[in-house]
Amino acid sequence: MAEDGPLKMADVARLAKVSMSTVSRALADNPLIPEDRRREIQRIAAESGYVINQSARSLRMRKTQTIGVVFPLGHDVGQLISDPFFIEMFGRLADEITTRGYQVLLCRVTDTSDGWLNRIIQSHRQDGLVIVGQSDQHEALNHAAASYHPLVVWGGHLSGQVYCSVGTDNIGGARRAVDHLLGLGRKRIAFLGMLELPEISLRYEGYMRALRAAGIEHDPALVIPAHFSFETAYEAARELIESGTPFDAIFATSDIIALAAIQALAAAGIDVPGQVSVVGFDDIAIAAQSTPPLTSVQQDLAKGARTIVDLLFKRMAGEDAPSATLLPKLVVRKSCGG
Amino acid sequence: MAEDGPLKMADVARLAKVSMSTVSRALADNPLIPEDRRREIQRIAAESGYVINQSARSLRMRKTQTIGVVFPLGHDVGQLISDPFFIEMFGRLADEITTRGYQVLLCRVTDTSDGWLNRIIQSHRQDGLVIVGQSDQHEALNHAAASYHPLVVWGGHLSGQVYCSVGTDNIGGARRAVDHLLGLGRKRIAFLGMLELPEISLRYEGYMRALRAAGIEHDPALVIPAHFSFETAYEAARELIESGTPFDAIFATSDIIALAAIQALAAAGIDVPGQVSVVGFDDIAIAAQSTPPLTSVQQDLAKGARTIVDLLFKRMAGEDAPSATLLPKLVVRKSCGG
DNA sequence: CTTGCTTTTGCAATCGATTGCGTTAGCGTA
DNA sequence: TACGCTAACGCAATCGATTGCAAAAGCAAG
Repeated sequence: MAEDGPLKMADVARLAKVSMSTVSRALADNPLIPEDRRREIQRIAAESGYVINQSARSLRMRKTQTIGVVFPLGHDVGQLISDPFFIEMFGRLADEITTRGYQVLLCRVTDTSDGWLNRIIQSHRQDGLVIVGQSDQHEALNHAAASYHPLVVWGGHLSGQVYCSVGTDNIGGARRAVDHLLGLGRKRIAFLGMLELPEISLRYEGYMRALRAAGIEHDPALVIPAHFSFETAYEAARELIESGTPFDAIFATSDIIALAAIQALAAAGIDVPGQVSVVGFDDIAIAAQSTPPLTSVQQDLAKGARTIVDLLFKRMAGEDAPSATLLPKLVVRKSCGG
Repeated sequence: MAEDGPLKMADVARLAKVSMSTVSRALADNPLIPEDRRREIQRIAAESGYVINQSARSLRMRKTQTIGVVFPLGHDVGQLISDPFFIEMFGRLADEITTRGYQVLLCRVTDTSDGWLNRIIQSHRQDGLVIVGQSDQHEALNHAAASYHPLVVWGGHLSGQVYCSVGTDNIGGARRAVDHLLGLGRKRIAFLGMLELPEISLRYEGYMRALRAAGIEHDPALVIPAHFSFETAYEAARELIESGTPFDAIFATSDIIALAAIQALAAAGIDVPGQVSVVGFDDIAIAAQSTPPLTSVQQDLAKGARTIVDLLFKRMAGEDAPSATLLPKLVVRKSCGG
């Protein structure tokens, strides 16, 4: 019961007066050991407080019972995991993974120098990988996926993509949001986001399609680069306002950007949604609670996480699992006046 | 450059025409190997895509470069990590830990049967542990801390506590919140929370002290058990309302409970803060954005996380680090009319 | 008491690194 | 050439489990 020195399997073997082989098999519920003896050995192990050393087990079995969840933040130095979207996604992934009896190992990657993904894979710390967001690492992912199968990426579905991904239909989601703004009579719709990121560029594609379908001329001055942090997004919005370029709506590629924009508009005395309609993307928890409540393209993270983990476990079992796309839903609230 | 079969150190040794010992030392930047040879071997390793197998390394070194972050959820079956408070705390801890070059291993513990903590500790999967919330496991923590030092707990400071903890001054925080309500002229203040949890019972203590100091008779009918999930909290608030027990304020022991209460009040046609003032605890991100914005006792999670990790690393280095208490701050917003 | 078969058990190799200790290489000096 | 000393290097044990294979034990039939 009360034990101090951490026992090893050999100690349990001694206690049970059998060999280590037998203890190992008994603890693994191997039917090679007769039922009653198995129970007996398990009892002795439990009572002595013995716990299998996972380092040793992992080495020998080449399995860690651990899933790595990776956040490549190369594109945005200093971005913290504390970002609401990442955090929420992580929580849901963690729930799905732990429910299946695996541990979750978090990797925040800021150094995306050559071979970063390979370094994670070959470290053998995990049996499978979830990459949250493609960042600007499409090529690296494609390359890694060629030889490493238990890997699923959250992000957009890109052309020429080898790896398995799960993500929202970015084009469709953006299209729906912009269509909604157009339906409200808005004509000069600003786009806030970083086109370098694949997912964002897909949203840009949806934005453009909506404009084209409505026969509206596209004004490049309305496309503003905006990072994901509140502060930089606020700056971007402020510059747009001060530039004097007329606009009557904003399609922000994340809720954080949208909230920052709303704040910047308020600071400039511009009424939302009176003068400018704002739509965000993600529908994070705060979106519904902000003032005014934010219209946003909802990504169903719970379902997304479940899908990711389902596919990952399939791949870990050797099956081949295809990419999946989730249908986004436009949640209309006050911020666009609709 | 392009390698498929995962190489081992022995392969690198062959490539470099030296022994494994030398490779191992070179990769560890051991000065026993002359500088230029070290560089050479490192270059060969990098170019061949070699990565140290962490399982093997952990076994031999008895170190994993990993910190375990544990959420004991025994008290509230089914509670997910997706809970905003946990999630935010986790994000900040993750930032602090990864910044120090360690990995983060998440453990969600729902089975708090005898020895659960020991099972985690002895698994040797991590070099140190952060336990987020005492749940109802005060005894287990005390017992484990007696022999396992690299362990820090987020939670209240309890009497007879052996383990190292970091947490808000719960009594003081609650006291301040209730004092504020009293200052607004409120006299019948309901308390919503689970007294079984140590932190909550400390907040109850603060609540009682405030009432006593104001010379107000305590009515047990105003103390309502409420779990941390929105749904159950909503139910609890609804029952309070329907019970007919008169009250003019609510001190909720978490923001989620407070938000649920506000919603229940709204559903019953009771005006906040007109008829009932509401104060929450934690000041999670949503608090500032809700309608009406929530007055709340702010726990500085960023600082809390930093402190936890600081203390943990001290303890891992063998130093003895004492518990720490953070000073909470009452953030006054509209929900209490102040 | 053998023989033949099945059920249990244990030996010893293995997973892939790290490291104490002894050996070799290299160089300067007599 | 011989000797001494240091700087480099490698052998082999080790971390704590798992498992293929062979040996032992148990048992029934001849």
